[in-house]
Amino acid sequence: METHQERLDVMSDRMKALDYRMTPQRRAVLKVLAESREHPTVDQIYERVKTDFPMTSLATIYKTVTLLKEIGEVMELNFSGGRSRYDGFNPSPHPHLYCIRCERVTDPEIETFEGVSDELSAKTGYEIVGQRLDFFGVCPRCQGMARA
Amino acid sequence: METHQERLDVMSDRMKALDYRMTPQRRAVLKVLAESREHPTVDQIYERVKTDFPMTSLATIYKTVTLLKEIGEVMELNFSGGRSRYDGFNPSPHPHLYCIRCERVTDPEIETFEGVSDELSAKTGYEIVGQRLDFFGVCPRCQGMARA
DNA sequence: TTATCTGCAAAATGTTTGCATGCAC
DNA sequence: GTGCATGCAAACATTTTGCAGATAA
Repeated sequence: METHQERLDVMSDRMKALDYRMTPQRRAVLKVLAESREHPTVDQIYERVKTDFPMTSLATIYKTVTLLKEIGEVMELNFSGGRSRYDGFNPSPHPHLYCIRCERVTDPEIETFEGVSDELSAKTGYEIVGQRLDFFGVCPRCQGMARA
Repeated sequence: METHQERLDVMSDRMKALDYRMTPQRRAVLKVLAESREHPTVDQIYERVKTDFPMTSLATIYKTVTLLKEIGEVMELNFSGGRSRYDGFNPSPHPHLYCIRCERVTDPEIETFEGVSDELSAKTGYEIVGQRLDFFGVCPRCQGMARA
């Protein structure tokens, strides 16, 4: 498993290699994404970036995240409820565990289903490029609390 | 596997049992949902409902779909790109195959992973209530076409 | 120096809501 | 007859976009 610093360097190097400019704003967004394990929303990224770099605008967060998504350095997760979540620490497909009460997203430690993609490709003729396995439930913390 | 008519009856009976009123608009929405295998968007449901029942408003489609989702008779699928897809023919968890070019959604015939939920529950303490397994790829038809 | 990036504000998109009228029961 | 459902339009939330000025390389 990479450290946050290593992950930051990888993203940073990738952007430079593709001739994108490294601005303080982008640096701040990369840092938040590399350090976050909880799959933050754009708004949460914005709030954290502002503590380090208060001048940043929400539009820039959106533009940076969209760019990173396009070059495959960030994975976008769409759950019900409108706002997307982003994983910049581990942008490759892996299972997620979503709490339907507090909306926290965690990464459970179970194997993925690489073999299934091949089987599916052979059966359907699709060229499979990605997969998503998500589980929905109530986390231990929320089980101990009154229902909304 | 149920027929479309059986599925329509199940949804219809469920609504009546819960004391919801059966209006012509709702009947039309139920019909479209029960007959559709391609996981339509709200807009697509709206267009089809209008051919049978032109007076229906988009807001009513939203309200009906939201109601059906709440009582578990329709499953909502959030993919990247904003608009949600709905499965009223088979609202229980099952894998999906999403074409990233034409955005068509199909149901591949592979087994689900019921056992994994139990394992996950034991490991994490979550009370698992649902799961989603989606594959992303390019469908055979789109492979033969030029990239956008 | 110069093309790219930022920040602002406006626009676009998808969805929800308030309320007067209409209709299922 | 009563209360729930509809339809309209306005409100909302999130994300995207256009553009003038700023700045990384």
